[in-house]
Amino acid sequence: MPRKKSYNEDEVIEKAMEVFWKNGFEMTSMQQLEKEMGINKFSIYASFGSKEGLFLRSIQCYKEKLQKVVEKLRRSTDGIEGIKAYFYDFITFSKEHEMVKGCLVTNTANELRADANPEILAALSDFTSEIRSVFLEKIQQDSNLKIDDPEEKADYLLVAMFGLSSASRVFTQKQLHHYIENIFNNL
Amino acid sequence: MPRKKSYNEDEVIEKAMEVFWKNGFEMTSMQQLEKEMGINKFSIYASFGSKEGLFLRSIQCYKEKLQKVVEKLRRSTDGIEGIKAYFYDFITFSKEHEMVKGCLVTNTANELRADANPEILAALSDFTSEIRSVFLEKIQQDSNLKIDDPEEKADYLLVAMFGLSSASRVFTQKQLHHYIENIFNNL
DNA sequence: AATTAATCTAAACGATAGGTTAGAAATAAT
DNA sequence: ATTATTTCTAACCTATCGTTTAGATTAATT
Repeated sequence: MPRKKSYNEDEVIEKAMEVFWKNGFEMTSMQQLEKEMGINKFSIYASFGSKEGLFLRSIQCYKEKLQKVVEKLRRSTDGIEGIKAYFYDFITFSKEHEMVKGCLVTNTANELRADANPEILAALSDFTSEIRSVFLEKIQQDSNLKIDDPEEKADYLLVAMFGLSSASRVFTQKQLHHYIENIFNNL
Repeated sequence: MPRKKSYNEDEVIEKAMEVFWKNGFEMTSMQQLEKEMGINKFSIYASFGSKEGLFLRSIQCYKEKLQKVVEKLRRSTDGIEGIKAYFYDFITFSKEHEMVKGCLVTNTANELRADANPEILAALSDFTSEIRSVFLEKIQQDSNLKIDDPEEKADYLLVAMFGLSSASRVFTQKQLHHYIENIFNNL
C-alpha cells in the first residue's frame, strides 16, 4: 500500500557524513543537510530520528570507509613499517583535492566536551581502542627491533596518529611528512 | 561628569578567556559570558564591540599568560632539552585540577574553518610562527648533536606540539608522557 | 475505482543565538 | 541643586537553531 521512498538511506548518509566531516557537528545545520542530502527535513527525521542520530550513522559510515585503510594495515606483515604506511595512507584518505579534512572521529573528539551524547563518545573511544590494539599487534609482530615496552610504544603511536589527524587540517604537506618521518625515526 | 565603570576590562577578559578556553568559541554563548564575566551584555558590547572582538582580546590574554612559559623556553640554554621541558610545562599550564583544557590557540585552529574571521586566523598563525622560530633557535643552539636539517626538526616539533595540545584534552597523563618521551627519543 | 498507508512539501513551533535600545541610576562639574 | 555625561538594567529585536505537524501526493491493495 505505501508510497515508495524516493531516496536510499545509505546514499544520503554518505552525503551527510561528508558535510559533518568538513564542517563539524555544531557548525552543520539541518538546513545545510537538507540541501546536501537532497531530501527534506521530514525525511531526515523519519529516517534518522534526530541530528544526533544522523551524526551517529555518519560516524558509522565514516568508519566503514576508513576500514579499507585499516584492513591494509591489519594485513601488513612488516611491523612498524606497516604503521608508518598507515600514517601516509591516512593523509591520502583524508585529502580531497587540495583540502584536507582530517579525521571525522578526531575532529569530533576535538569539538565535543566530556558531557556530550554518550553514544557518540562511545563510538569515538571504541574507534580509538581498535586502532591502538592494531598498533600494539604490529609492534609486537615486528622482529627487527627489540622493544622493551610495547604498550608504551602503542600509546606513543596512537597519540601521534591523533595529533596527525588534527594537524593535517592546519599544516602543509611538507610539514606533515617531516612529522611522520621523525615520528618513525626513533623506533 | 561620567559615572565610573564598575568593572575592570582586564579582569573580565580573563574570565571570558577561561570560558572560551574550556568550551570553544561557538559553544560559548553571550548569556554564558554575561554570567561568568559578571557584567551585562551592554557592557560587553560597549567594551569589546562584538563576540569576535571579545574573543580576539581573549586570545591576546591567553598569549600573555602563556608567555611566561615561552619566556622560560627562550631563556633555556640546553637546546632540545629546553624544548622537551616546554612540552611538560605546557601540560602543567593547561591543566586545571583534573581537567585539561588544551591550548586555546590550538583548540581554535581545530574549531574554525579557513573562512573564519581573518584577524582571528592571523592571531593563530602569528603564534604558530613565533613558537616555530623559538624551536628553530633552540635546535640550532644545541651542540650535543649534529642536526642536518634544523628546519625539518622545527616542523617536526611544531606539529608534535600542536598534536600534544589537541591530544591533552583526550588522553591520559600517562599516555601523554609516553608520547613526549618518545618524541624526544629520536633526536 | 475506492481505500489505505506511507512519503512528501511546506509552514510553523518554541527556544535560543548574537546584537540593540530606551530609560533609570550614578557621578562629576557647574 | 542642577546639569551633563556616562554606565547600567532589562526588555526587545531579528535570525536561525533543531524539531514537529497538517495536508497534499503517491502508489499498492481491495
